Amino acid sequence: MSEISRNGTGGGGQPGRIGIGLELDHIHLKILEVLRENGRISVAALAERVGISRANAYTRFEALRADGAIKRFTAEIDHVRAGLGITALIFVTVRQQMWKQFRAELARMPEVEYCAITTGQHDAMIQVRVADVAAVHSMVTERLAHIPAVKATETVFILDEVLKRPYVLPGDGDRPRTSRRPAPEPQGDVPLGKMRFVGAAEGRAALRKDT
Amino acid sequence: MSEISRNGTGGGGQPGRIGIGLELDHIHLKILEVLRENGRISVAALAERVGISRANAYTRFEALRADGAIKRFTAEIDHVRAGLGITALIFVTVRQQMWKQFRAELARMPEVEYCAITTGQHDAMIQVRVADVAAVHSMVTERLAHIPAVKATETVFILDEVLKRPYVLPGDGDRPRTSRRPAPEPQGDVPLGKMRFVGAAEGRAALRKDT
DNA sequence: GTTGAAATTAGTACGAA
DNA sequence: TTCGTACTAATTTCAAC
Repeated sequence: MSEISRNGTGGGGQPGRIGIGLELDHIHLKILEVLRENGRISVAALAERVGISRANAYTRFEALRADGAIKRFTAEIDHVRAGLGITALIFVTVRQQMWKQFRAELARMPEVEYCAITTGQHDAMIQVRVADVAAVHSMVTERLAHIPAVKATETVFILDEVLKRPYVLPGDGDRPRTSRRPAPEPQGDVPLGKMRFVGAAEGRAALRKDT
Repeated sequence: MSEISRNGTGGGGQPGRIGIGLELDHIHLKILEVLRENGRISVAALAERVGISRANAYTRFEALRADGAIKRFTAEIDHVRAGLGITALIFVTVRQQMWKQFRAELARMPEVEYCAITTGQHDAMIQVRVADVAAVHSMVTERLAHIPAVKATETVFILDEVLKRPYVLPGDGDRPRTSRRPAPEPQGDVPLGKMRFVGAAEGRAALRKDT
């Protein structure tokens, strides 16, 4: 249920094109903008805020849902109030060709909220929410360490979540998110040496799908 | 609007206690469980699925909202369909006592979906969604590098998002998420040496609040 | 793509268990 | 507290424009 679609993040992003489904115009984006702020708004109220008719709003709403642009509606819950006050990130190095097993084990860990495969020093990052720090420790040493696919882990704790946007959309803040090549100031006062881009570690190119 | 409440993640988690507001019983949790899967469900249908009366469902629903256990309702959007096919993590080292500035600058970057302050080698992790890899580059070198508070960055790309749960709740999978100390098998076949826990780097204890 | 009216459903209030 | 019912208000659907 929580297994989400492969999003092709590693492939080449085609700037202008919007997936393969319906073309999203600026009204579609505005609908998404309203909906990510208030997922329970009525379609009638949505229509008014977007500036279109009710019927049109229903049509577009359904289209966005059917197309998959809207994946689901969800409630954001306060983890602390829910009793899960500790959040940690665990960076995992996965043994080659054991990704399938790793994924399978992940699905069996309810405390994992998010898992992404990354380039860089580690292979995956998982975010867990638990009640106390001891639970993080037991999770890493008792659960993760028992997975043969896991070669090594590195755990850091989240001290504060500064920002969390429901979902980032293109055009937020009017600024086009494509690379505006202009680059007005070539690179005067920027200590570029301090900026590291970390590519895939070993030969992890073909690993995006399970092996 | 996206500035979320300090969640005290770094403090000591008190296992049994549920915040300071209302006590959440198992019915409250069940409501949250349904709501995080379908944020647009009607309260009538919610009542039925949870097994309580409509009136009761309305009362509890409002209580959860008022208490803050439910922070908001939102739509999950497919970033690829929305034209933001690239996701990256940027690990940032922040100059001491410039957190306030760093936070302020973050709020002005719409491509940032998430930012957390962490222990470990870096001070913060931010997740960005953009249209193409060039946008990541320009974001890091042109925007982040210009912030005096930013000492250094390290960028990795997300190749695939394996798992994304709307929100983790206690009791998911019946397993108590508190540390069950029993530890049946002391530590036989586990290569504990491979498991690293990374604490705060310098004297970053008091940095959870802006300085 | 829009408007308006009918049918359905949601939200509220209140008394009883 | 929780439930059940009746009442009111709103939303969704469907038709014609």
